[in-house]
Amino acid sequence: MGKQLTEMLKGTLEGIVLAILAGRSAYGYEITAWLRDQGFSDIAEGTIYALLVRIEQRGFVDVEKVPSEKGPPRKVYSLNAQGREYLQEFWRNWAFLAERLDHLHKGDRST
Amino acid sequence: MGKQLTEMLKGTLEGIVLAILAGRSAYGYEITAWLRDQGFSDIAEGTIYALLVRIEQRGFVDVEKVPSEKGPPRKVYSLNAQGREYLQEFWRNWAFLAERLDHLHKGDRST
DNA sequence: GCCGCTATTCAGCGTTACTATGTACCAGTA
DNA sequence: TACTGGTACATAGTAACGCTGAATAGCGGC
Repeated sequence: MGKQLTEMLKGTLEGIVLAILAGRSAYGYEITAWLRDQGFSDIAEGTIYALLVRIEQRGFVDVEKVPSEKGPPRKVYSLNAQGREYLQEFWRNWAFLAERLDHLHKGDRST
Repeated sequence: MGKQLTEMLKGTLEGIVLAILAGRSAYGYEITAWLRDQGFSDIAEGTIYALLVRIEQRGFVDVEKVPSEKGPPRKVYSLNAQGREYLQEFWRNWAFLAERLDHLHKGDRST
């Protein structure tokens, strides 16, 4: 559902995940569950795992394998210094975009 | 510049253009210039034209060819009823996303 | 043994924005 | 006439991202 939202998520989903990891370390399955909880009901699991691989390869996160009592070992991700820097850039871009959109929305008589 | 912002624009740029057209009719060249004015300094012209073709094919806009005194004829786009509906859906999705991001940003100690 | 939950991975696809280039119309000027 | 520059639109090829769908694997309980 929501092809519009899917397209909007491009670029921002990465920021969302980094923001989550800025608060605390987490692993893929956990992040997916949390997102669903927050209303992102149809974010595919595969999407999150692919995203995590990406940010790991770019060096934004540190990874630790932790055994789980209920299944295969978890890959726990935590944001490092480089990731924090990148996240701040994300917030700057987001603020810029949100401000423009806000102006446009206010000036839109059709609402 | 700004690969991050480029990715973020996916999905939102369409909404931005529709929002502009909700205020008044406009043509491609004009929209591009306006966006550059608003700080979207590196949005390519080709991007806007491709986007306009897309929303025309989806039936969100009506098109009128208007002769120009300074060059080839302009294609003036105006938002129709279907486009207005789609724009409202866009605003709903945007509001949802913006609210989640806002929460995340506030809870982010690294800022 | 089999089902269900936890947990990760991957190939293939569609959509979007960018790059780069080309076309065309007109005015001014040398 | 030829050239330049601003206006205006179009398009082929590329990269990035999220989704679909399926596979793999560990563990507990019926």
